[in-house]
Amino acid sequence: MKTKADVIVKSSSTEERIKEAARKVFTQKGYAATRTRDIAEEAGLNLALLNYYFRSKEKLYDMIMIEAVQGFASRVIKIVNNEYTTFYEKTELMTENYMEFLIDHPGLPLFIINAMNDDPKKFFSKIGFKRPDSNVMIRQLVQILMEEEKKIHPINIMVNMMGMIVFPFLSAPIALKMGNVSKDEFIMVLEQRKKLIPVWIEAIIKSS
Amino acid sequence: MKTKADVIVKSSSTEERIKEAARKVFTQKGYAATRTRDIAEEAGLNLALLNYYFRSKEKLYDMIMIEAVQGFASRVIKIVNNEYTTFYEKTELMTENYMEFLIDHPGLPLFIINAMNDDPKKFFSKIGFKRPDSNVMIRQLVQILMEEEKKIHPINIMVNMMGMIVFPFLSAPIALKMGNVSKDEFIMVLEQRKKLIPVWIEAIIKSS
DNA sequence: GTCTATAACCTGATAGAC
DNA sequence: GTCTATCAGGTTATAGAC
Repeated sequence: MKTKADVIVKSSSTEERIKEAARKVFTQKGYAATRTRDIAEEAGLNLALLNYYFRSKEKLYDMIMIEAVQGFASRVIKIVNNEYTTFYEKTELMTENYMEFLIDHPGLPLFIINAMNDDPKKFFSKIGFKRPDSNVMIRQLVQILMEEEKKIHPINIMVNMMGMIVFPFLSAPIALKMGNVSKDEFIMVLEQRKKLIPVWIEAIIKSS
Repeated sequence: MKTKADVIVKSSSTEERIKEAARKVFTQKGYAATRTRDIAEEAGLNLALLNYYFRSKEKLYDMIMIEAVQGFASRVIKIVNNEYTTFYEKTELMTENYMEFLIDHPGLPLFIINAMNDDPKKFFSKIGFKRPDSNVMIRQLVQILMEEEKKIHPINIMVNMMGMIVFPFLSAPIALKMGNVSKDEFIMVLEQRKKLIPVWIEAIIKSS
């Protein structure tokens, strides 16, 4: 029988310690700039163990990257394909959900964007992404745009929503510098965004 | 006396050919992943020449990076600090100016964002960025927010504007894939954005 | 499973001929 | 200025002892 203590021990097993260190270093420095030695050191282990568990730097990276994307995607899929919420309810759910998540993982957006842009074809194949014919959220958006006789391309709305959520985490250094704000103040700015993004999306649609 | 032909020859001198190749490769793969050999090959030259002209990989990178940022910044500074245009005129000028520029240089945003996030302190010191006490555009924005009694932080407006302009170029692969659009169609989507971003910014301010 | 030592390879930079 | 050849150092991955 497994006790709770066993589970905790298991969850910080050597394998998991390596993955955790890899997540940290890869996210911070990107694939090319991280050395396997950095990861081993960060995990408090020896370099050879890394290859014992994961065979190669690339395989370890792939695993980290795929899990990062799936952690991201799993959140969105449930919200996006729910038939019982409206489009605007979905913007609220996505904003709330992602902003919370990203405040805890501020390096993830750039990590994923780099992985994606580095080699889009490989990226989408690795994460097993299949273009959906359509999803509920986009169908609802198209419906709204049609009813309100807006000619704007739905992509432009979706890009705005994702950008509003994600872009602050990409531009934080310059925003902090230009706005002359502290990190604590920046968190408050983000909290303000969380409430406003759904309002903004609606205003954008109405004004288009 | 220098003829026009001389100038053209001069502008594709060995030094300039190396820089052009470096721009292309660094922008595409980032600092760590590019090998000096890649740049030499791209320039149709051999590796030793690269060190003859630029002494090291890092010095070459710094030069490319600084010029990229300055090409970006020089455009904005003139617009942002003009006392004779309104805030909303500035949003139009910036959108128009940047979108055109980025359609021709779609890889630049990610290149600069990576350089900045990699080591913000070093980045700002290299490009010689000094925090301005304030700039005309932000002063005008603060004025508008005050008059309309909006409590929103001006950074959130500025981040939205920059994000609306830049984010499509970071998320192009996923936008193309999810929206099931071709590259030509995506250009049209961007053209549509160009007209709408200033309208959206105004709508965002009014709704905040 | 974990370690040390080392193999095999790659990369930035330079020496030296032309 | 431009090239080929090469060095010196670093990196991934593995062999082999424990």
